[in-house]
Amino acid sequence: MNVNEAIDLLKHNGYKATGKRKDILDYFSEQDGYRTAKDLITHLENDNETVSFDTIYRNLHLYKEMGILETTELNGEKHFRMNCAKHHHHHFICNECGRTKAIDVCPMADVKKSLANYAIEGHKFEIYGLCPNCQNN
Amino acid sequence: MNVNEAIDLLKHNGYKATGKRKDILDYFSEQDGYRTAKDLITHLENDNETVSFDTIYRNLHLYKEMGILETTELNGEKHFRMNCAKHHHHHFICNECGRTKAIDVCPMADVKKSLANYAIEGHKFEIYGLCPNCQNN
DNA sequence: TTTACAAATCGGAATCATTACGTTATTATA
DNA sequence: TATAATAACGTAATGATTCCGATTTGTAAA
Repeated sequence: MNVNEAIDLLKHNGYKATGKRKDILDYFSEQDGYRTAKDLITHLENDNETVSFDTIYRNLHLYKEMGILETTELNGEKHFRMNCAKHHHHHFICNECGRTKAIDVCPMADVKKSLANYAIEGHKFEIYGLCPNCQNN
Repeated sequence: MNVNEAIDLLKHNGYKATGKRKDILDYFSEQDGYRTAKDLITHLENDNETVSFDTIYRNLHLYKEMGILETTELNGEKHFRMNCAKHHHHHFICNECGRTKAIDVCPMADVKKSLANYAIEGHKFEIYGLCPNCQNN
C-alpha cells in the first residue's frame, strides 16, 4: 500500500482526500515500522501543522477499517503501520525502534482442528525482541 | 496454580499474606477466564470491601511478576487470569465471556530459523472468537 | 467557477484505565 | 505484645483516547 493507492481507495469509498489525510498517509509511508498516535502528532507539530486529537484518531481508525493501516497494541498504546499484506503474514516487532520483519509462518491451520466447536474471529501472532540494528546500542 | 500455592509463594518470597491479597487470589481462582482490574474491583465492591486502586494494581503487577497471574491486553485494557502454565502453551480467548481454551501448538520453533540475527525476547499467539457456549446468545 | 452542503477539522473538555503519593494500618517475627 | 517493615487507604495526577458544538473544506452539480 502506498500513498496514491490509499488516496484512490478513499475517493472510491466516498471519503474526501483532505490535507490532513494526506499528511497522515505521508507520515506512515515514510516509516517502516509501528508508530503511535503520539509519534504522528509530534511529527505534524514539528512541521508546524495544527493538530486535533479528533482528526488524528478518527482517521487512524478509518484507515484501519479500510485496511490502509494495520494496528497492534504494545504497552497499552495502539501502534499503526502501513498495511503490507499482499498475503497473510505475521511480524517480528523490534521493541526498540518498532521496525518489523515479516514472518510467513502461520500456525492457524494446525490449530483449527482442535477448535471444532469454536467460532474463530481472529488471531494474533507476534514476536518481540531487538532487531540486528538495535542490538548494538 | 491455586490459592494456597500462591500464598505459599508469597510468604516464601518475603511478601505478606494480607487480607486483600487473599481476596484477590480468591477472585481469580474462581474465574476461569481473563478478567480486568475493573471486574475485580466490582466484585470486591459487591462484597462491601474497601478498594484502593493502588492496592489493586500493585498486587496485580506483583502477581504477574511472580507468575501467579498471566496477562494479556484486549481492547486497550489489561486482562488477568490464574496462571495455568505447567508447560508452555497459548490460548483461544472468548470475546464474549473471556474464558479460554489451551492451545498446545506453538509456532516458535518454525520461526526461529528465519530470525537468525534477531534477539527474540517474547512472543504472543492468541486466537479470538466465540466459545461454544457464547454462540447461542 | 461559483454554489451548496455533506463531510471533515478544530479546540478543548470529558472519560477511562492506570499510576503516584503522603498518611495510616496491618503483618510477621523477635 | 512490641516493633519495624510492608501494605493498604483515599485521593490526586497522568496519559491515551473519545466526544462535542462550532467552523471550515472538498466535491459534485449548477
